[in-house]
Amino acid sequence: MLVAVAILHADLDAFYASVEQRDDPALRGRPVLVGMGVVLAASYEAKALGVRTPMGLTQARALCPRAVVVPPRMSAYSAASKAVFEIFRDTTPLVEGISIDEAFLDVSGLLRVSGSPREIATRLRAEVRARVGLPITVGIATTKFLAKVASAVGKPDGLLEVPAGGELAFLHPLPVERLWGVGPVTSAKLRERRIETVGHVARVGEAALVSLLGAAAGRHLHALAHNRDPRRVRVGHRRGSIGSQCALGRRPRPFTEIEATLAALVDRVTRRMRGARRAGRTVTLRLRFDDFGRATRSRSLLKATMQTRAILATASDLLAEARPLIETRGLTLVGVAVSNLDGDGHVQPSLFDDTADDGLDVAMDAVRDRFGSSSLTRAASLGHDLSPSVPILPD
DNA sequence: TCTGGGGTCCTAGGACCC
DNA sequence: TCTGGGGTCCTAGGACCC
Repeated sequence: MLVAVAILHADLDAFYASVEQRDDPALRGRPVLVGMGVVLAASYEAKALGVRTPMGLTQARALCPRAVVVPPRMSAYSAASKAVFEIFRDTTPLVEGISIDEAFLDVSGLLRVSGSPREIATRLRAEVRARVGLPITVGIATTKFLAKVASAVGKPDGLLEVPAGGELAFLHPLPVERLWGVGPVTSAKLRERRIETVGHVARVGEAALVSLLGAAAGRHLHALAHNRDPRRVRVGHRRGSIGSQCALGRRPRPFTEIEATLAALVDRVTRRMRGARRAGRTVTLRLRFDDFGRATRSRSLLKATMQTRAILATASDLLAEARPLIETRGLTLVGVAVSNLDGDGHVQPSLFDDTADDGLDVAMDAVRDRFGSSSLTRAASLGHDLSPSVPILPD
């Protein structure tokens, strides 16, 4: 007999805000905003008043003046996430993490051992509530995409199962924005042509969608609208890039300060690479300007590396080449990412040569060499960070 | 709606190879 | 000297996701 596919999408509700409400009873039942500068998470009490992420805190406060604003506590969220993922993996070994607060679970074929998907999901939600103290919504369906839609519709603190056979009846009345891959641009293109629901997308021919949106996006949307999603739950998927960035604000910065910031970012990235034992070949410099325009500059090395020195040298070259651009357009964000990461995580010993003494010290030496010690304060302040770099995907 | 930090995937042109 | 078709890699940009 064929085993029916059953996929759960489990998604913690207003994750950061819920952790804050869990840890401080005074916040329960009140609008809570987590963030500094922009809203990273809003409790449902705040969402009810129209707060969205990422929204400026000033604007969010205007919407709900009674809101409590708390700075993010990444280590608390990371610990909560780990505890919840343990419960996921107690439920089934087939867990695919998507981000710090959501995952797919394949529970096909667990009927005799663990009960129906609905029974499994009910138990999972109760466990997360009891062991970690957080609300979580679970969607159940026969495909990943539909399970994700179900959890979104079922929020907050809900459980929604799309019955086998009832998929299209559930899907087709929903607005196009529910389709995974429809953001502001695609939404506008579709609505311009009066394509407003998933059902409408399903009725438009694939060829028309391809000519409107491009080959991949057109085919992708056409398939999803018919609930065709053959993607399996993938275990042990590893990330493809490791990066870090830093918003600079609108105040003009001397070029040396930008160079120092870049050095600190490279240090942060290469330390994470060494922690994950992953070497990479392609260095990408990411820039954002006063007008919110963006640019990237990248360069591939001959060999993968995780050495601060090598990556910093490349990143600094890219920055120097972009200097005219930066000085005419005004820089508001600088970031660096390393991709083309080596595949198996088994790094050749020769690539490790620098692990013993590398890291912040080397980066700081480089900053001192290049820019003088006055740059150190700002660069060092990036060292102990707020970085929400909580790897859910194994590095 | 005046925007944080972490990512993914796709497109497209050019260089280069057979 | 001109011409194919097929493939890979590199780089830059864009859209999207949480």
